[in-house]
Amino acid sequence: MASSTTSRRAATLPVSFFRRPAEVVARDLVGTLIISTVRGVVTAGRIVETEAYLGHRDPASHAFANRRHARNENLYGPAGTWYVYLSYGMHWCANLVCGTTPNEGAVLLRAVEPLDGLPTMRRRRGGVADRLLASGPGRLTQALGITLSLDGHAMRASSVVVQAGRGEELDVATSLRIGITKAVDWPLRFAVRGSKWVSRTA
DNA sequence: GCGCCGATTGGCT
DNA sequence: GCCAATCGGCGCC
Repeated sequence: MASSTTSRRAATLPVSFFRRPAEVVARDLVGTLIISTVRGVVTAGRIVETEAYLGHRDPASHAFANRRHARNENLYGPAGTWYVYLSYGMHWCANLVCGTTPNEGAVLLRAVEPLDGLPTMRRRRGGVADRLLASGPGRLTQALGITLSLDGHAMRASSVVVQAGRGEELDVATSLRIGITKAVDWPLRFAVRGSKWVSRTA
């Protein structure tokens, strides 16, 4: 069972939350809670940074122009599907599929503020400073124990769920996406302004 | 088949 | 700030 901070109420986000444009979902995911349960071990935190990718119309998307491959197959799945891929041959990155048509878009999770299971996260991350536990797309998957085994699963029925936040006022800043070389001027990155848990300031 | 590049990270200069 | 690690996709021969 979940402990302390995140347990209150299990308001897992409905599929309808994801049946909207990726940039809208990306903005609204900031402030929500992500809870991972791996072999009974719970780690959780608050999503503080995301990026939207606009599917077949986005040159930076893995499925631009509807190029279809084994790796990106799940970008064509229904809203609320996990899309997990290997970045630079060594880091897992986690996305949630959005929209109402195949390959319409997805949201990359870029940073999480750790709330529960800190000892587990520290062990998985090799004892780095807490600020670096989940402040990056590759770091947060490692801290939460996310791997390719999550790829293609429906979020609501998977080992990693996203719940509604606490409804508090959040100052969400919009900025340019990070680490890409195509469509670099599209303002599709969303982050809690001033948060020390985001991947970097830009 | 071969070489280059990437939605990254961490270690070193 | 620079660069290696590591591997699937892609372009090109």
